[in-house]
Amino acid sequence: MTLVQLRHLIALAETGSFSRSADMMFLTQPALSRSIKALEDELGQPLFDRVGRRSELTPFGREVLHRARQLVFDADELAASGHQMREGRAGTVRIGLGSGPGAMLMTPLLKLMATRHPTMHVDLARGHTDVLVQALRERRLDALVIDSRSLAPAVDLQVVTLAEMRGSFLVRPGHPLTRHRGVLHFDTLRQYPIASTPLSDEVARTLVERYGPSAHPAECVTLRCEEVASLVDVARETDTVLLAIRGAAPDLVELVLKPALNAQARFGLVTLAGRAEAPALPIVRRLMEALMHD
Amino acid sequence: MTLVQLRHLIALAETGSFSRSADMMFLTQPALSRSIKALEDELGQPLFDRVGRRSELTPFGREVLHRARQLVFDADELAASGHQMREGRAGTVRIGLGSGPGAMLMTPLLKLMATRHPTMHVDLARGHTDVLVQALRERRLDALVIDSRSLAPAVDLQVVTLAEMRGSFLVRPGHPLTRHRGVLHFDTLRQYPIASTPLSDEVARTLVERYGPSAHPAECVTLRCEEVASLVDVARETDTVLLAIRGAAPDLVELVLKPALNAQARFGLVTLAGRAEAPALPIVRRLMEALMHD
DNA sequence: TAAAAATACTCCATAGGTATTTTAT
DNA sequence: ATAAAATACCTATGGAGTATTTTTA
Repeated sequence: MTLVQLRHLIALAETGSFSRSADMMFLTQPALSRSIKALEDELGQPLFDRVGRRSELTPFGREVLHRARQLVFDADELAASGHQMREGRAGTVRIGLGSGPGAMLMTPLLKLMATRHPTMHVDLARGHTDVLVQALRERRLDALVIDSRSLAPAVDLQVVTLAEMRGSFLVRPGHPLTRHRGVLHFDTLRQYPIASTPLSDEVARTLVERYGPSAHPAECVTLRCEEVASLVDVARETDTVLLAIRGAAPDLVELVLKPALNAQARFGLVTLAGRAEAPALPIVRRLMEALMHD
Repeated sequence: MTLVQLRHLIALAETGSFSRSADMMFLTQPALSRSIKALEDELGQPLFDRVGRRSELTPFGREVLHRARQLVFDADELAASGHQMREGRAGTVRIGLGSGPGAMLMTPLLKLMATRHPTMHVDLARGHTDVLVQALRERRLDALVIDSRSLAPAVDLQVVTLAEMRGSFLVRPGHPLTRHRGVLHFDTLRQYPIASTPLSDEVARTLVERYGPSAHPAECVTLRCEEVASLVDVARETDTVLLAIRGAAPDLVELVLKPALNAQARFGLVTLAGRAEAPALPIVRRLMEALMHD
């Protein structure tokens, strides 16, 4: 049994005439005749009653036709799925987000996928780098977006930097610290609540280097939450100081400290080296880049 | 894209090795290699990562594999459906029952199909001969079971007699009429309620011929109901006389009238001449014959 | 008698086999 | 160095075309 034979069956059922169906399928009448006969032989029963010059489906033919239509439709869908997936109209992408990128990207990415690619399936997982890397290696994820400095280099991992994100202290416009005269030190900040998402060891180290042991996030951060959007809201409506990536809250004001924070997050897209990437990954990559350059 | 190619994909996904899958499919390794490559070319993306001597599915391959499995499974089901239908394990039969056969056969046939062929679909329609014949001609039914004497002969209809059923007057054992002395006349019967299913004109004519105008069913039948089973129950538990086919109620007693009723129903299976019959029809025919010879 | 389907035959495209090269461990 | 996959080349089966016969309306 061949998909081609099933297509022939469908064509013949539609016209009821071997000659006309053959024309329609760009085939000669004898070829179609033999194709149908072969199918009937294989299925063990006639599909058509040759009643005079017309051919009509037998009851058996009716039942087979129905299933043949479904089968051929599914096959065509499958044949087209390659293009559809590349165009973001079908298929699944499974992305792991590190805590930093997760805080910043999860919600906006979901929103963007929902509006731009409503028919695509997106699986987002959030977790620590090592857990995500393991999932990637076991092919349970297609790609990761993590702070690439939290990643131990490995030959089987391919990392492409998506964006360098500058970390900074942000406050609402009109915040008392924006009116601060002279040099602004870290200790002055600590008079206010400090909010941040969970921070990487890398960032913690930078903070301690710049501002001393009391600047360790475990010590100085008073409001910690995985949802950066919530923290931004809090900073907008209270005197909280938000330690976050600059781009996460464009309407907040950046504080200039002495010494400068000068901390960076390097968001990278991690895939398995030497493996074909998921068809829809270029689309997701483009969306991520667009999100981070705002 | 070919069903064969999809089978190759499935095999390769299972072993992860071209050579071993090729063996499994009774194919040489180069043949499998080319088959997979052709499929990848058509779908526009690699299905497998050739990582050293192992081949692992790409994310795209995973998605295609899933749909390929479904497709191949459906195709195999379809290829097997011919046998399954002939064996009464799948498919649909659509039978029209005339009022006589309907009264006698509908429930027992459904019961028998439910127990003997639980996976088959059965559509039973009940109606008058002309309506059923029209449905048969329009291929909305596969066959009819009707009293063949109610059918005007036609070249496009093929009638096979299933059974000759003797009509008779039946009463419960111990009924007063069973103790009747001497010759039993129809008028004597009329002292009791007379029950029957709706009767054909043919039978009505016979009754009038034998017993006079007052024996016309419209006149003499006091309890009329399409369900013969209900009427049998009534006759069992009351003094009602049941006019029905002898075989419909083996535990009732047949009354011997003068003159004898001598009415027959000729139950026939009607199909369209020159058309292939439904694959499961032989099964249904056999069940019907079994039912009627009890 | 004319139109449509089936049959007989011929041919060729392609799936598959054999031999060999390339690649990766 | 070895085992596996890819490539090159060849073969053959089966699907398709042409010519013809059969069927039926």
